[in-house]
Amino acid sequence: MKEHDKADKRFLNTLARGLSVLRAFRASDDGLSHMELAARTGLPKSTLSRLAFTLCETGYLSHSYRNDRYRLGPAALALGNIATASISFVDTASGIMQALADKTGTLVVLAVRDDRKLMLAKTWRPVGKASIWLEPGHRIPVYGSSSGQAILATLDDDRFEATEPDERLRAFRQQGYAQLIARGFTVAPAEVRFATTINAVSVPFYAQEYGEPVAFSCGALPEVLTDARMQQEVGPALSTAVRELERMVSRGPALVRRG
Amino acid sequence: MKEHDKADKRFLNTLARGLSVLRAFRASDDGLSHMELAARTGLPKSTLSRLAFTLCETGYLSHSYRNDRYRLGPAALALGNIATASISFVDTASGIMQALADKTGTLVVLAVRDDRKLMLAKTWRPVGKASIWLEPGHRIPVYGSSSGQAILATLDDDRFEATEPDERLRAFRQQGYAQLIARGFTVAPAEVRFATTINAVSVPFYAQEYGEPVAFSCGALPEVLTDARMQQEVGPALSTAVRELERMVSRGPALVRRG
DNA sequence: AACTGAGTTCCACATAGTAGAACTAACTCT
DNA sequence: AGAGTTAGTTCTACTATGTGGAACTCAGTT
Repeated sequence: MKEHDKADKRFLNTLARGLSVLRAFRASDDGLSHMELAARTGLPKSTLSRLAFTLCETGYLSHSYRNDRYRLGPAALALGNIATASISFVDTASGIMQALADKTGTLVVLAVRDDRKLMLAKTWRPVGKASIWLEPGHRIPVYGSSSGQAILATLDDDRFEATEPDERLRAFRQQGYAQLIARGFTVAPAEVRFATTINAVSVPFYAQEYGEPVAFSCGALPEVLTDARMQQEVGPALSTAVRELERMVSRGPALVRRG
Repeated sequence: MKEHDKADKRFLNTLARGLSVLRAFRASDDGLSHMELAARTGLPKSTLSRLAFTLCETGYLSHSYRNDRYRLGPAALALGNIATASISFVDTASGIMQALADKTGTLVVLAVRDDRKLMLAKTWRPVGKASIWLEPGHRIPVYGSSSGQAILATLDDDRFEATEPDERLRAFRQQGYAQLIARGFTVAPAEVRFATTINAVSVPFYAQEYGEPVAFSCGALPEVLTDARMQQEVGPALSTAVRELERMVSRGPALVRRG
């Protein structure tokens, strides 16, 4: 039998499984063995063998022949560069966000809506300091994250309704909207935060290519990033950074786009 | 019947086809329609429909709902970032190579061996000037490219033999070796250059994670990058840049690694 | 030499993926 | 408006494709 992640006849299992192998890699991994991959993906080893073979053939995975570990291959690298290049603002944002990370000592992340969750598409770490909690590729919930709140608040009504929101989510969105108007950034209220070990502040950005908003966020441990700092220092700095980005790509703020 | 790209029983067609859809994207594309994708990949549209659906579901593709074009999705972005982060030298190289591109007015590329060809895993363009000929993801032949020559010259004998080289390739490699010893960079001899419209100079770099060398190259149109400039200015500058990179990641030069 | 553990190949089976055709929907052109 | 065109999705019948368990190989260990 199959684990029907998606019981849609259009859904191709083999492809999805292959992609799940790629997704098993984390930035901090120093290669993964066959077994580790099998464990992470939950796939039987024979199946994994064939998937890995194909991924290697196509350059998405590579086998450093000495040690028997797999790593992401040149095709994965190239794919990411192509994706970066074709999403115009990412390159521009890099300089700004890296500077912000350094200045504030927080981790800056770019969050994009992806199938009811948010995916951290890219992260910028302050150089020197280690704050390794969130990696690119990680998915966080929309509800309870400041990024989610920023994105929801600027998402147009049609798209928002398409997510079949419950009342809780509507209130969350509404509150984000109020925050953006009042201060230009969002901070998820402590009582709903999805992770109590992370404090974060977010600002939305309208991503032309996706036709919808994404969010930039600054996050750190609560002791590093206190509520006061979020409100008084980091939130305004992030807001300035995003406005700078908007200026550089000559595009208006996300907030006014909301229909 | 099938077009057996790889007539190996371990090769999974569906997965490879899905990946070929991702590979159809170029950095310069502003989204691709269903039809364009079908044309580029050569797949029947019904098949493509299912592949695209699955890729969207998994976040590797996104549909900006307004216009009906596909683009690479957040998962592709994230995958690239993970790949970048786990290949330690890429991030470090970025600063150095961007500066080099700006200084020399050439396109700097990172070429990685990938199944008998070289894949351009990343490129750095000089800001301002347009030199749009080679994009990340593009594949160039090993024979007749300066990158290929640099990589072959520093590739260990076992791996080299594993490519089942002909005499022509052996000579090409040997000549690259001689160039590296003499000057520290390679320039493919004019008579074998795979593209007459491109002049390029390359320096190898030992990529720890791949356990084999990759190459950094500077390329431009012959009128911009004359042979004289390659020899006297750009070659030495590239060589210096790579040595700087080696210093920063504290690793010896690729040449001495060749067994 | 027996044991272990990682990884690959084999194999019989059924289901997942295929391609063409039919269908739908959105645009043009008279 | 209605006929024609083009893009994209869904249907359908067929079988080649992918499946997972078991058998196998190959290195290290003790």
